[in-house]
Amino acid sequence: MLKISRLTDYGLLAAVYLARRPGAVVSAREIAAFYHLPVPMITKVLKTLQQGGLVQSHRGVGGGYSFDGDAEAVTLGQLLDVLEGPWDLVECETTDDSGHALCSIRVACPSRRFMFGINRAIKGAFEQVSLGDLARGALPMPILDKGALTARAEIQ
Amino acid sequence: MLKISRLTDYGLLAAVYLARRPGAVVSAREIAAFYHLPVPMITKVLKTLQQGGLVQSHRGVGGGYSFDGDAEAVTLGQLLDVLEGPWDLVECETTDDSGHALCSIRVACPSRRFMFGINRAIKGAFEQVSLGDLARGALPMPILDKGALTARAEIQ
DNA sequence: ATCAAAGCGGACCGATTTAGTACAGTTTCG
DNA sequence: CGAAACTGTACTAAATCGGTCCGCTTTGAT
Repeated sequence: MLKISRLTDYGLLAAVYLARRPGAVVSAREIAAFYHLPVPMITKVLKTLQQGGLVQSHRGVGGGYSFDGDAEAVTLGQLLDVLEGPWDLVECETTDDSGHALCSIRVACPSRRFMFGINRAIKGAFEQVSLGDLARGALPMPILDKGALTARAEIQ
Repeated sequence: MLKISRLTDYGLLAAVYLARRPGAVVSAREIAAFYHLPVPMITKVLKTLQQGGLVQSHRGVGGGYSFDGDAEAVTLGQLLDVLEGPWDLVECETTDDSGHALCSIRVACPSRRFMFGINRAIKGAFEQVSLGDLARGALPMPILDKGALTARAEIQ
């Protein structure tokens, strides 16, 4: 399926919640309660976000998480990278531990060409939406214009 | 993960193979052999494509599958719809059998707004690539222009 | 008429991923 | 000291995915 995991979705919600109150220290409980989601789930994604350097954690009583950075400087692409890890639409290019390609057909594969183009387009779309956009709710809706870019058709 | 299933990828490969030889009846074995993929996998996706009306099947000796339509009229979006079934980046909007929303927070959910915008953008991208593009290998690489379309930010 | 090639419709299984839970730490404030 | 809160890890149950296998039907050739 072409969808993000629920955990990643939770992570985006948590990030938006924090970004809407910049600098404020908010407990995982509060966020979980707001979205009616199980607390352990929220703590899990907040930890991930913290490890990715996107939010800050504050331990001890009265602790929690906070977003101290610039919401405009954080992109949806960064969030997804941290939450989902590296991903690709197809795995043609991925290699195993020995550096050997997992896909046996490689050069003959017509899928590589265009799938990685689409891949890149989608990642580009994610890079153009900032956390600030998400927090504001009104997002600049990216569209894809086919005609305009036939120029960059020759990727790799 | 944000990726298409391998089966779907096989389906695209098969469709491209057929589209490159319009009208020709090709056996699943031939396609499987060409891509070095297991025959049952290819037959499975070809069946799916046939049920979706995207390719035609020919039974009996000398039978196989063929693509008889106009490759320019078939979009990548259609292919993915048939191969992956209906999909959405997030499942906020999906309802159960009784029409009740699966997502408990719904209106309060900040995710809906932008995720469905992204969703739509990606689907739009898929609609702008035709099977003919795929078959030719040279694809018009769609990009996403943020600035140009703030106008349609207010979706639903 | 018979046989073999080929598609059709399932069922099935093992491996992986996902969603969610649990629990034993550790830090910090009052 | 004790409670609130994050940290880290482990675990299970369910769903999905990739792949295989079977018996059936259609059809062309001998």
